[in-house]
Amino acid sequence: MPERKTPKWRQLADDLRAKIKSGEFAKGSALPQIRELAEETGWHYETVRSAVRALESEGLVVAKKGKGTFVSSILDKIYRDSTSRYRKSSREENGARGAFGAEIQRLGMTPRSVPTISRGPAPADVAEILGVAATEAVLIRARVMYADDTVVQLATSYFPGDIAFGTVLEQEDTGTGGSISRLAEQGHAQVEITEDVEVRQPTDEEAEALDIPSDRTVFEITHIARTAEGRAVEVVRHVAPTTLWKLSYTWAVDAS
Amino acid sequence: MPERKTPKWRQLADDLRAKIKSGEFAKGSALPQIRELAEETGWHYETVRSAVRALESEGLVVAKKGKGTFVSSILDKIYRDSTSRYRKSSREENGARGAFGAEIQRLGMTPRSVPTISRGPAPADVAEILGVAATEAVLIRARVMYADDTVVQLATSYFPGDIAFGTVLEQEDTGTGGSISRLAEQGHAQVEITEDVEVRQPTDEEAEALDIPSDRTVFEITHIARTAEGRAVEVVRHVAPTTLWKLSYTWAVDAS
DNA sequence: GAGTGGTCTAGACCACAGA
DNA sequence: CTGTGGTCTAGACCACTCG
Repeated sequence: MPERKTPKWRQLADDLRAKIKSGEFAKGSALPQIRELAEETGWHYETVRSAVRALESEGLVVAKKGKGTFVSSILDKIYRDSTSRYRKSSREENGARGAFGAEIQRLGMTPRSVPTISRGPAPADVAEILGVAATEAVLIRARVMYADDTVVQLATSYFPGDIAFGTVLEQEDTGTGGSISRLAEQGHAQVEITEDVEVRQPTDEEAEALDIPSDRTVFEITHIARTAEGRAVEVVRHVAPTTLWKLSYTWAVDAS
Repeated sequence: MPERKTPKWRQLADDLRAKIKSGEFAKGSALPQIRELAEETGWHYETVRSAVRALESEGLVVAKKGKGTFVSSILDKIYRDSTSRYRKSSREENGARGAFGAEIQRLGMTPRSVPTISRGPAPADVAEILGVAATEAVLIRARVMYADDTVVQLATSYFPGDIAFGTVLEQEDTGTGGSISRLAEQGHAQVEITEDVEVRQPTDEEAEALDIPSDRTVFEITHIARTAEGRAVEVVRHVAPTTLWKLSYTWAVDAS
């Protein structure tokens, strides 16, 4: 039987992982410094660093230059039920915090969302979905979403200008039921949702905003809401670390 | 303005990535050897190796001990429309190859599936979904799925023994429309599907079967099919490299 | 300036594949 | 046996944070 030898860096990674999962190294706390671990184990700095890098790409720790290596504050996954979160009842619960609020509160954490509203062109692929020119200005609601003080998701909504400019959608608070209810009131009720899910590496800006190393992977979820006429009235681009989320979709089978 | 310095390994990675995407290094071909690149650039072996490791975790190349470093044979993403692939029309097209076949053919590649059929206990969480004891034997159809000669997915279906043992589901070929049609004929029509999507690192066995380095990430899709009575009659566990797939879900919005 | 993680070089040796 | 990628050590220096 070919019993292969476990590299030192893997042994150390296994050891540290166990201590993190057992709680010996608490969430958010600092790991021993690399040079300290090197001295303890009697191994070289680079060997220890390989172990830390492995844990980093697993999402268990984040190393910060000049400061130290820290255990991630969220080790569980946030459950996002994509189908039910767009139901009216979900959107109106939790004091108008909606589905995102419920998802975070389920972890015993406090949700927070920081919106930035602007007008400008959408990314080319989004513009195409919305059926507008790539240069045409649309309404952009960019939200940075937190669980306690951890950024867990970047969500940017794009609305065609002709139905969104000058409406309450340009206010920070869109009221009970959010943008979906406001659009419905104006005759743009959403009846069908499509979500495309990809996994990729974050851009440098995203990595910084999400406070993750740039070799970690993120979900890129492109959420498209259409009216009965088939018009896309809202596109949301979600970017979120894959280590933090699990997604769930439910649909009825079409017999045809 | 803080303009930070680009590390050498990143410069090299950028350079190699460009050459791969332009086709200068063809799909499936060998990259120059690490020591060769080191000599060309005048940089140290470890520096070059860092660049290769970066490309590896991006899914562009796979390094094989003792053989060389090879450009991945599939650089595009395979599109999996999770909603339409379970429609009868999709399942019956392509000479009974079904949705998977269509997905692969869209890339101009040839689909192939190697099934292994057995009876045994399901993983604990799957057993719970199926409503059977963790020790109880179920029907297991494990499929290794290829595009040309590349393994692109491992899909393992679990069926409760009381409805699957002794039926055509224990044969390699389940006929036109596949297991879904066979179950429907026996009064177990599937009317609702749930898929849970997580991203994780592969086990050592999965990494080997999928021919990917163990620090690459994979989708773990748990597909649950239920009858009108709410009984789960089939659970499929998909494991597939995140670099190879994009997923799409479509559903009708429930107004309530 | 002291302390932290990150990069880089030099060079040795190990593990695996294949002729 | 040779060639490939992988691991490891020794030690220097860089980049960033914070007092």
